[in-house]
Amino acid sequence: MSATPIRPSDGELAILRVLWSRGPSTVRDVHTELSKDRDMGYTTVLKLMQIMVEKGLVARDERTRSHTYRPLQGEAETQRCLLKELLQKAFAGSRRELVLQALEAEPASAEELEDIRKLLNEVKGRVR
Amino acid sequence: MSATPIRPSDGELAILRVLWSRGPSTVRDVHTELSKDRDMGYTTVLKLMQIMVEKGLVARDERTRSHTYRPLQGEAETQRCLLKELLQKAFAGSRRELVLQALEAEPASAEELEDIRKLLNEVKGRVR
DNA sequence: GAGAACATACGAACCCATTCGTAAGTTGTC
DNA sequence: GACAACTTACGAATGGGTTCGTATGTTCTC
Repeated sequence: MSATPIRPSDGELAILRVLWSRGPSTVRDVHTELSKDRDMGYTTVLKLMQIMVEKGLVARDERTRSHTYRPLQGEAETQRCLLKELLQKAFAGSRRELVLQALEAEPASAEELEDIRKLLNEVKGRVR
Repeated sequence: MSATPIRPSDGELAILRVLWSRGPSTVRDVHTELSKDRDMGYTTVLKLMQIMVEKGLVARDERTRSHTYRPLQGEAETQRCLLKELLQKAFAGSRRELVLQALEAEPASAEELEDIRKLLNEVKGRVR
C-alpha cells in the first residue's frame, strides 16, 4: 500500500523524469542531463531537489560527498495522478472524451491506433 | 483557420467551462454557477474574467449594463491544448502511454471500455 | 431625490514555483 | 599548506495566478 502520490510541479517533473530513467543520481547528473534541453543553473536544480526532499518526492542519500537522490514515487503512478487531475479539471471526469481528444490532438497514424487497440483489448481482458 | 489556442490557467478553465455549458453569460451568472462548488468572491470572478478578455480567451459585449462574456475558443480545442502539454511534459510524447494510464487511473467498467473501443474504430475509419 | 442594490475598475496582498547569487564547507592537487 | 574545484545551504528576487477590499458609477425602488 502506497500513499497517494504527490503532484509534482513542472520543474519537479522534469527532474523526476531524469531520476526514473537514470536511476539514483546526483544533482550534477541531473543538471547535466537537463542542460541538454533547457539552460538552467546548477544551484537551481539543487534547490529544486532540496525542495523535493521536503515534499517527499525524492529521498536523499547523504553518505557520499555528492548526495544521491532517488524518486519516491513511480512514473506510472505520477502520470496517473496528473492525468486524473486533468480529467477532472478539463473533461468533467469523462475518460471517453479525454481519450477522444488525445487521439485527435494530432493525426494519429494507423500503427499508433492499432497499437492502442491492442492495449484496449488487454485492459479489457483484465476487467471481465 | 483558427489561431493556436491559449492555455488557460485553472481558474480560467473553470470559468470557460461555465461559458461553454451556459453560453454567453454575465459575471453574475458565472459567479453563481461557480459558487455551487467553491467559495469565491464576486470580484474575484470579475477580475479573472477581465484578465481573460486581455488574454483573448473571451470576448465581452458591453452594450448591456451587465456585460456578457463569450468564449473565444472551443472546448475540444482547449482540451487538446492541455492534453498535448501533458503529453509532452509527462509522457515524452507517447500517446500510447497516456491512453494506457488514462484507462488504468481507476478501474474502468466494461461499458466504458466498450465505449472507447467504438470510439477507436471511428477514429480509425477516418484515417485510412 | 434618497438610499439600496448592483455593476465595473483597480490596486494591493498573497501564495507558489522558479531562478540564481553568495556564503561556507569539503576534497583534491601541486 | 595553499589554491582550485566542487559541493551543499540559504536568502532573496522574480513572475504568474488568485483573491479580495475599496472606490466609483449606474439602476431600481420607495
